[in-house]
Amino acid sequence: MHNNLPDLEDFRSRVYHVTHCIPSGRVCTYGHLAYLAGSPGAARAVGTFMRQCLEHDAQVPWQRVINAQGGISFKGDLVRATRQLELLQNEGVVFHRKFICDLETYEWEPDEDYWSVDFAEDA
DNA sequence: TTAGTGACTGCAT
DNA sequence: CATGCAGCCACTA
Repeated sequence: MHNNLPDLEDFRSRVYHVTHCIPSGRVCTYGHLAYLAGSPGAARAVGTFMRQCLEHDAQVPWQRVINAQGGISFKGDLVRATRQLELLQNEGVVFHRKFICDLETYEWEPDEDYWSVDFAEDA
């Protein structure tokens, strides 16, 4: 990655930064987040990092990160998934099917400010 | 350095 | 529509 933001040296810092850009009431998929963070294909790694954020009690809107099907992933932890569901519902996200929301409606896309930073140093 | 693991994904059954 | 599976990336032992 080539940009001048302060926290973007390693993968975790980049993901951490992008995650904070997701506004309340919106969501982002693991794959999309990995792409935005400059590591396309690292969807699984993003999930791993989100889990670590919870374990370390980091201040991150981890609940806004879901899978490419618009669903909440709850590998081995239905409790966490339920908490995630409630947090998102409190933000206004509607789940039409159990643990599934409409990505067309809620998926977040970064604005032009986000991209202008990356291009600033590249050019 | 190598091998194993996982909050993932997309395609094939 | 539900499973299965191989590919992928970052991390860890």
